[in-house]
Amino acid sequence: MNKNTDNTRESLAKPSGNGESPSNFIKNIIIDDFRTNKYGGRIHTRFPPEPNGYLHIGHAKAICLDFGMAEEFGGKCNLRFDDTNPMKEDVEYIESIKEDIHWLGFDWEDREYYASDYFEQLYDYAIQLIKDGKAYVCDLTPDQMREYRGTLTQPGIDSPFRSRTVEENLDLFERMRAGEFEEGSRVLRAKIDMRAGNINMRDPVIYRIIKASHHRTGDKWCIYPMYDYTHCLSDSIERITHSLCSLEFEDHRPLYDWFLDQLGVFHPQQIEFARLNLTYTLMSKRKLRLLVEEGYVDGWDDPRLLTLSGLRRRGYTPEAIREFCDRIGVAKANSVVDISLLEHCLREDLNKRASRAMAVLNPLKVVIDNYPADKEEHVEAVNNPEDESMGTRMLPFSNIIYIERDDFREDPPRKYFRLAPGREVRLKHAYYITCDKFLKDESTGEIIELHCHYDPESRGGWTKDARKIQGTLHWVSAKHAVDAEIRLFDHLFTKPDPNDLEEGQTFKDLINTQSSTALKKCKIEPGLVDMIQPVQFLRHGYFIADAKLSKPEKPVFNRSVPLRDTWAKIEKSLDK
RNA sequence: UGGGGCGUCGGCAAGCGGUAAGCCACUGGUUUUUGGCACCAGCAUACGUAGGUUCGAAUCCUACCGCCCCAGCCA
Repeated sequence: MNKNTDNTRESLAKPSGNGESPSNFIKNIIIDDFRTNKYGGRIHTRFPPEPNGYLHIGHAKAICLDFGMAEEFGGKCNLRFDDTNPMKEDVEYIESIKEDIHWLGFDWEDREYYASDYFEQLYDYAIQLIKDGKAYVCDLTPDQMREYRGTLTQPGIDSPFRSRTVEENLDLFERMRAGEFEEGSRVLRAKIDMRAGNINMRDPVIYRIIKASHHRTGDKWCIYPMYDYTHCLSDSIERITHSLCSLEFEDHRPLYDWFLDQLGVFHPQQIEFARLNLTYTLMSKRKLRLLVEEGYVDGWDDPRLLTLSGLRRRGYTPEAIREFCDRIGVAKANSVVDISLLEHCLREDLNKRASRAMAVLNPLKVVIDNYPADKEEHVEAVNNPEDESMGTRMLPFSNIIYIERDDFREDPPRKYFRLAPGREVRLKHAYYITCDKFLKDESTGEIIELHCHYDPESRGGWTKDARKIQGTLHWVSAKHAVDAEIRLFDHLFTKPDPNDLEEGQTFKDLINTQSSTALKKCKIEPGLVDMIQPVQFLRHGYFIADAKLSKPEKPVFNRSVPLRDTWAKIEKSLDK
């Protein structure tokens, strides 16, 4: 069977099951459009960000959908910047947006467009509307316009300027462009219906005067088209077939249809879907910017932020994010996805790829009394038990090592099978040790150091008698260890829904002040040369060297996500 | 009280008239030189509610209830 010649109908009729993305209502529409040959077998989408902020995980959902659908059905996806408001936009954002999309693994090839590229065409369309008596220049102030607009339940009232002649409108609009009028003094409005139930249809503004220079068109224009007008026509100009957007634009669709129909131009199909929400975080661009600008976080790429640059710095992989976007699905119901699904996708990806290493975050000194002080040897350690091809490495061992403070208890609770007085444990890849005594600062209760003896017959971590050792600890040799800083992160907000506020609260009151912890006295195994790659610190989690702070002489690691911790659960249930 | 949407397991979400997929979370268990991973098992007699049509309804009809969005010269 030749799969390639057969894939128009049969395989398209099967939404899922080919190892491709799961079924969703948009995909079903597209399949149906192919079946009815709605656009001549063509699919063309676009991702249309406004360059006024950094992309976040919610945008990733849209990107995966826009680029993903095009890719899956053999079409194209444009990148188009919706840059119609020079007051809010900046080239800084354009660069970051392009970087993030590429990082996710999508490519718009040579189709990098800007709504501002269409300003001249858009102006001509406006002239056409005026000539057809479908648009007029209005001198109402913003306040007056609000009054005339009516309310949700009361119809609006016609503007006194609504009946200007075509000639007068043409003259005024041309003079608006020429810069004759003050900013905000006049607008061009569509002449639709001030009594419409849909407020978007009550003679919406389509052009306003803004005397600001634009990041691409400079000072060429002092009138700028509004988003509603620009967006649908830009889609039309680019011959977009499926214009995917979020739910709040659903009641703008009749307005888009109106513009398109009045002008008699190509008519894309808009389909709306629900935005992504995640527990313990915020997605609003406005609030994200506030967190950045007021210094609650360390820039747009703060590892606690779910911006794509933040996730990247945190150690998230594009693969994990795309897998996540596949699994959350696409629908019209507002919903909040559990952040643990995102974390799961990262663990799943990194488990296969990250090399293993040992790091002690809170070191406790252990002296192995029967191991010669002048001796050192190397033990072999596998780099990834999930992938033999990743090989092994040699780890130095000596009589003084560090283990995790939490791996020793003076009075071990039930089911605790780590180190305690008289207990034997395995040092991963090395030897069995038994705790003989411990030194304690009686005033603070702090354990100073442990004294143990090792079993020389247990080299490599096993013995001939095959005795059962339940606990396996990670460790580093004191004299070989490298000092490092390790940063741990937690949710940025204390409540699953940071928008769920009590009387007098703002979302800032819900910021988790414990969301970032820097451990500065960590000990990591030597030879972690390839610090660009994600690493699993055994029994801790997945980490990545911080792209900004880490130096070869002073490594800084970010914890991307902790490992599942069954013991923590057991211990918690023991408390009750 | 106008207009536009949405309601399927704790959280996402398939399903499109033939008798409730999957994933996350959670709970047991097996395995284990990571209390990780993997594996096995459990987890909606039920689809907002109430009626109706039908041999048969989450899917069709009617009414009701609940939630979300819209009154920027923002996008």
